[in-house]
Amino acid sequence: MNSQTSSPDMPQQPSQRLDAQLCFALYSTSLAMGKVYRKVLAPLGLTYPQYLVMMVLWEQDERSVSEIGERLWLDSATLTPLLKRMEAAGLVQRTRSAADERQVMVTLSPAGREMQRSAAEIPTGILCATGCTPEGLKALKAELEVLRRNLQQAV
Amino acid sequence: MNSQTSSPDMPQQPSQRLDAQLCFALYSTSLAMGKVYRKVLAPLGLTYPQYLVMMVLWEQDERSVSEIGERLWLDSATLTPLLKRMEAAGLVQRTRSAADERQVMVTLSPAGREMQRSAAEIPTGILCATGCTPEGLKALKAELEVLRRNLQQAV
DNA sequence: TGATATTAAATAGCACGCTATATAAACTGC
DNA sequence: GCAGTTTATATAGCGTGCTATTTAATATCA
Repeated sequence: MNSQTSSPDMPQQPSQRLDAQLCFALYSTSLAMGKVYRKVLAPLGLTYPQYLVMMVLWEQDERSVSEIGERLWLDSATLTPLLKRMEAAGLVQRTRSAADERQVMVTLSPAGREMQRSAAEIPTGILCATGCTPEGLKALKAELEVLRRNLQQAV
Repeated sequence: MNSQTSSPDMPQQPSQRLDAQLCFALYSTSLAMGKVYRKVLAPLGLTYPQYLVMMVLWEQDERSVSEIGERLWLDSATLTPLLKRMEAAGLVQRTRSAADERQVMVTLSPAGREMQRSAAEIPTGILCATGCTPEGLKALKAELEVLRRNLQQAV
């Protein structure tokens, strides 16, 4: 290990440190955010991915699984069981589309629509936990979106 | 829904949009990063969390489970099965500490130590996928670390 | 029109990260 | 010295996100 630091490979070490730390920062911050969301969303009985689905449907009700997936960058392997649990919890309904029977349409139940009201405080709680200003968050968001696009183009 | 946008609650809507998008940016970027790592680490047969453990051990061999956990913000519920799989793969060894038998010490196997060599190219591949400059990454990392600290203090 | 290719969702299997709990060892205070 | 408390790790159970594969429906092409 010490021989590594003094080897001709040393120029790579800073890159190794920096890179590892950046990715780790992303990973660990994401986990930390998840922890906050679990606490804040517990009263609603929602997990964060479920909350995302609800937001997509509140924005526009009745979407196919793949439409939801496109908005959230998730595929049906993740969404199908997730949506099934939400249906079991009485938040949504899943029905085969008559126009194209390969599609399953997801619609909000009355309880799911009503939940938007009690979910109104969620963003404030989260914003509070970030300890950031709206401007700071906006800038960070933009940077993350650039990074995400680059990463998605790399695979 | 339309009644919502024109309601007195409208001041909250921008916050709801911004907040949701920031957290979602973090979440989706983290997923995208994970996908890149899966591809880059596949030749080594490592998952990203396993790679993190290896980096911690390459930095300093022989650590207890909780030491590793402190470095990675992970607890034993996650680490124990993960380390068991790594032991089964011949990368590490796990032994009860004689000094304190509650502790399990994790040490690199010869193969685990040797793997550091072939892992040397990983950071370069990742850096390439981010499409960012080292300076840009450094700034983003710092911002994420501030956010992470704030989030961790909020729960 | 029928065969083939493509698509949407579901399922199988795995790894991970979390909360809750259990077990054994170490620590503390009387 | 002993009972009670705390600590380190392991286990149980759940939800999620991934790759790979399957099933049924739709689209395409000759």
